[in-house]
Amino acid sequence: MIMKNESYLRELLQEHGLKVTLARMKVLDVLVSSPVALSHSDITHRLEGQEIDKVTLYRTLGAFTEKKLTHKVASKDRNWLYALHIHENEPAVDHDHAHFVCDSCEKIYCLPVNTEEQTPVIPTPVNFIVTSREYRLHGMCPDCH
Amino acid sequence: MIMKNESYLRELLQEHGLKVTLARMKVLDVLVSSPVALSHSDITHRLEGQEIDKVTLYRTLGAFTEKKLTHKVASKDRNWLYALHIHENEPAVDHDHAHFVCDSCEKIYCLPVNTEEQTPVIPTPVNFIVTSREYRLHGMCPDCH
DNA sequence: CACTCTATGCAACTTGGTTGCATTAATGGG
DNA sequence: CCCATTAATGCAACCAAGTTGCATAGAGTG
Repeated sequence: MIMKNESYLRELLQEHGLKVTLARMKVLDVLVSSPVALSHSDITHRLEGQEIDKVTLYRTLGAFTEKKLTHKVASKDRNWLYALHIHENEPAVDHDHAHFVCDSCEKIYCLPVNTEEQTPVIPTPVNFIVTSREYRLHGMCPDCH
Repeated sequence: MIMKNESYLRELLQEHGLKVTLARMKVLDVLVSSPVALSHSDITHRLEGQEIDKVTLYRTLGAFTEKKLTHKVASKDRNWLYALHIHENEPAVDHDHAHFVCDSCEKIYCLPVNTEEQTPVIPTPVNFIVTSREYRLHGMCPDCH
C-alpha cells in the first residue's frame, strides 16, 4: 500500500478518538488524496486489490462521520459521498454547508460559507460556471413546535 | 375512489400532454391533496386498497416529472419525493429551488426563491425555525470547460 | 368500431445499505 | 512483553429503492 504519510494518517485517527486499524488507514489514505467527495463504490474502486469488506467500509465511513473526521453529502443520484472535514476549503461550522456539483463529471466540491453575515453568503467559486442552485433549510416546521 | 375534482385532474393531465389513465388519476389525486412532497412509498400507502403496481408508480412519477407536472426533491434519507409544480408557493423557474426540511417530522416544504436579485434570496418562512442550511450549486467545474 | 401506440403489470434483477453473529485484532494494565 | 478486554472485521443473509424486458390491456384517433 502506498500511504502518503502513514504517521499523519495514524495521528488523524487518534485525534478523532478512532482506533488505528488497517481498514481505517486504507480508507483514510484514499480520502486524504481526494479533493472531491467519494462514494462507497468510488472508494471500493480506489482500493482495487486492497479491498476491504463492504460492511466494514460502510461502518468505517459511519465511524469517521460520527467522529467528525468526515462529513457526508448526498450525490445527485442520492448516494452518500464522504469527504474529509480537514480540507482547508471546508466550512468551519458543522451546520452550514455548501457544495458545488459538476453536472458534467458529477464531482462534488466543498465550498466555504461565510456565516458572519446575517444571510450566509456563498462566494461564487472562481472558474466554476454556476447554472442552477438548490437551497435547503433545516429546522422545525409550524406543526412541530 | 374519492376524487376531489375529477375533471380538474383530467385537465391537468391533458394540459401537460399526458394520457388520462386510471393510475395517473389516482396518483395525481394523492399529489394535489398534499402540501408536502411525497415519496413512492408515501404514495403507495395513501393508495391503500387502491394500489397500483410499483413499476407503474415509478413510471407515472417519471412521466409527471418529465412533463413538468411535478418536480422531485431528494429527501434526507435520499429517496425521491415528488410535489406538484402548480402549488402557488412553487418557484416559477425550473433551475432555482429552495426547500424547507423539518428535522422533526421530516416533511419537505417548497419555498419561493426570489431570483430577481443578483444573489438569490430565500425569505425565511414565517413560523419555521431554521437551524441549518445546505446550499448546492450546479454547473461546470474547471476540469470540464 | 377498429387500429395503433402508449401505459400497465409482472417477474426478475441491480444497487445501496443494514443486521446478526462468530472471529480477529488493537490497546491498556500488569 | 504478554494477556485480557473490548471494539473492529468479515461473512451470510437480508431489506428497500429503483430498473429492465416483455406480454397484455386500454386510450385516443380516424
